[in-house]
Amino acid sequence: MESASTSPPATPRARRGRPPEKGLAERRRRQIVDAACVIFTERGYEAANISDVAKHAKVGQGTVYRYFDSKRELLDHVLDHCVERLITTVRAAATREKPRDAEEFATQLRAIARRLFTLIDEEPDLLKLVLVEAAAIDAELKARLLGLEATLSALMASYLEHGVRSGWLRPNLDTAAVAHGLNALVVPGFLLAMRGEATEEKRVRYIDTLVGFAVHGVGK
Amino acid sequence: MESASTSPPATPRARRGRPPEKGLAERRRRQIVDAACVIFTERGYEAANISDVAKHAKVGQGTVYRYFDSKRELLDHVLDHCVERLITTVRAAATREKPRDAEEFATQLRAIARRLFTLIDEEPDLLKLVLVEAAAIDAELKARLLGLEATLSALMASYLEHGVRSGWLRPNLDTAAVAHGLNALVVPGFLLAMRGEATEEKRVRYIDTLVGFAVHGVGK
Amino acid sequence: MESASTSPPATPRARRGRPPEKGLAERRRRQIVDAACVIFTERGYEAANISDVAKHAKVGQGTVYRYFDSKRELLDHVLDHCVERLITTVRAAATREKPRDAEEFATQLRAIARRLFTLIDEEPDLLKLVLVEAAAIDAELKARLLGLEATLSALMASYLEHGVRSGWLRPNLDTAAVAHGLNALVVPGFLLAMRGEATEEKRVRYIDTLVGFAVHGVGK
Amino acid sequence: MESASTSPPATPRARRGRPPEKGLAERRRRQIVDAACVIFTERGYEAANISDVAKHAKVGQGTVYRYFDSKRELLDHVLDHCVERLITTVRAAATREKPRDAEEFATQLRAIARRLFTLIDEEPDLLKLVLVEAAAIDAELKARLLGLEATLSALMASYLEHGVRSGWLRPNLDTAAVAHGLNALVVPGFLLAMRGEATEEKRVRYIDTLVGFAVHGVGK
DNA sequence: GATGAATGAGGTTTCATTCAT
DNA sequence: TATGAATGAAACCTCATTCAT
Repeated sequence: MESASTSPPATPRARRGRPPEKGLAERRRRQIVDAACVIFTERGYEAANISDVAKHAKVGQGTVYRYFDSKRELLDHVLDHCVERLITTVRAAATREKPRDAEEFATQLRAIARRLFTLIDEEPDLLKLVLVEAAAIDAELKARLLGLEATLSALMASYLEHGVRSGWLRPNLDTAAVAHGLNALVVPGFLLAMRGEATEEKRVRYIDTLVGFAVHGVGK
Repeated sequence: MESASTSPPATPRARRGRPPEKGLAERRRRQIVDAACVIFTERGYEAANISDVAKHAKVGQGTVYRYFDSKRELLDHVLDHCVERLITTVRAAATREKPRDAEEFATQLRAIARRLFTLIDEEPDLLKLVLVEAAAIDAELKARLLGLEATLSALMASYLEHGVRSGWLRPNLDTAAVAHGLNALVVPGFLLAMRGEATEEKRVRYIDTLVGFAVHGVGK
Repeated sequence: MESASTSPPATPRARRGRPPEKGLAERRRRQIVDAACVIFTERGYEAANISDVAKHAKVGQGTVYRYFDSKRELLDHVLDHCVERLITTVRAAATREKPRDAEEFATQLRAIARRLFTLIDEEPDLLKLVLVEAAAIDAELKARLLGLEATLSALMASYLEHGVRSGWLRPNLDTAAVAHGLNALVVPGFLLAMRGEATEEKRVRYIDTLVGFAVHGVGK
Repeated sequence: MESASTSPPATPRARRGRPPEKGLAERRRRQIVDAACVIFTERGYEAANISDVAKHAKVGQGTVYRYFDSKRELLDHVLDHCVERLITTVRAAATREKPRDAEEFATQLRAIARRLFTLIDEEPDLLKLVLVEAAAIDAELKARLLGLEATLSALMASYLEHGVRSGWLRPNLDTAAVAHGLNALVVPGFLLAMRGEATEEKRVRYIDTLVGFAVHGVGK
């Protein structure tokens, strides 16, 4: 209304009042997601309550609901956060150039495994939340996690196919099935961490053994 | 409970009518556990409520509490029941005589897998309850399920050791680690069932592929 | 199962446990509806809270929800209760034989009005709940109350039609419209009660005046 | 932000820019009341929330509280606004010279009714807010609305008294009571609009009938 | 003056558990 | 012994109001 016609076009409508501090929203969301990570992880999603999440994030309960529509939506974001970490971890170890022979393949598997297990060791409960608990919440989350597994297996399968084409893997290999199997081999490592028995030494031995198992299993 | 059955007839308030049929208590417990199995499995433990369990068992809510101290204890018994089924299934396929060579070993693995996958196909939700959901309830259950895995792995490890001693497996095989890995290979089959994509054909192919993978992986 | 074959056929399945005291449910519902009547009436529906209803009914909050699915459903039953009273009151004064002339008609109108105003005097807040507040809750209730008015107007219209046919009312009378108008004449009586100014004398005078007005109009 | 390009350099902290336009406050209040009218009317007072009022008024929530102490006070002003409209409407049709005979009186009643019903048709929800909902908020508002009715009835009564004095109305007419009754005759028109069944034709017929009824009664 | 982020009291509703009969 | 009525703690979520900027 009172905008002078000569005002620069950069500010079409002068913002009055306290300028909405940029990035604050994102910071708060992070703060709350982080807290929710801890609480959900400690007590499990169902047993956790928003009031404790808020307390841990040092905000009021109402604030949680300013940023997330519901407890369920908050879980979505917590999982996003965790899955992202998981994917990043795997990608970081995997996206180098493709292996040229079985030996390089084994090396790469070992590298991926090592990263993964580091993550598992660091935050077993977080992964428990993602991998174990989430699937029990509702059908949508179950689907999401199955999708995650499918993605990872597809990634693995593409490696195997490359190996088959390159000739250093058995030509008749059912790459899809074996990919699922290979991925499943991280499960015992995960269980080890959940048992709290994981030591550096055990982990390394476990990786070496299972990578050996995997590679000679698919070997020509 | 501590009423001796040999008590003298002098008691003026003698039990009238049919004596409290001994098996009745056990029957009631079974009846309730069965109902709880169905309800917990359908809705998940947290979302399930005792009232529906009672309704499904065709008893009053109070009756549930005559036989089980709490919802949590009822879950314990449900899991007992399920785990027993699981173990029985595996045992049934595994307790024949020990394999004499790699070929027999593979055959036996295939047999176990087939039984297991039949179970998975029949009741994926039940296994989801045991394997996925239960671990999220509390620490004690987590421990129990880890123990289950340990048991199964120990069983598998003993087979592998036998194989090593018999000479049809690599002498330096880390049997413990590989046992965990082998067991983990059922996971993708489980996921297949959870996806609802499991067909007879897919299952068979998956088993053959992974047993092949497993056997040649550990082969000499 | 354990039903003796000689037992009378009246009890097809022996009820065990505490026999569900017949009529208790209905008694409790009444008890809670009565309390809700008081509380809703005192504070208004939105401002009232279930906890106070429960307290006033001397039951736990949970008990309220054993008998009614929601606060809204409880309101439905409260209104049922009130509307029933209203209808009964009107019917009781109206269902005598049909009037034979304008004088009898006026007498009957006066009788209905007197009963109605007694009800209004006794429980103005209750009627306020029904007539004023309920319409503001949601569309469904609005419709219900409009329906109530329609019913009462139809009843009145049938009287008027009878009068037209009998010849003691103007032949070209728009009975439907006038019926609505006649019914609306109770509104000021209601407002009088809401003002708390209603006295026996005022009421009687008001009735006489308005019935006169209705029958003869304001004309000379 | 607040850098006015035309401010004199002399006063270090002088009011810069346009002096706080006197009418601004009043404009803001109007803007907010208008928005509140819409929102309260659409959703009802209790269900409406300040945040939506602010959004609709295109101001921040805080701004609403700069101009009104509370949601309740805002309602007060909304009602002022609505009542004013109502009174204006009635006045506009009524303030001509006083009727000289019954016929002129009927004509004037018809004119008032027609205006009123136009208002009702245009904004039934707004009137519902004023007439139905507001009375349910608290005792003070109830009193205010009863006062409104009293005012309108007094106005009507003065007309009737004039008629009595002029001799074109019955000499013994209880003008106060009849005035209330006459005013109440708009209620069915209001209900018609709330039913959503109001058509131009129905309305006109209804007015003619009821004015006839009012003037001549139902008698022959 | 204007803003919108922050808050926490309080609402409805669920359900494991108890207990009189 | 079996029952289901009763309970109340606790959960999620909303929103009027405050206040730093």
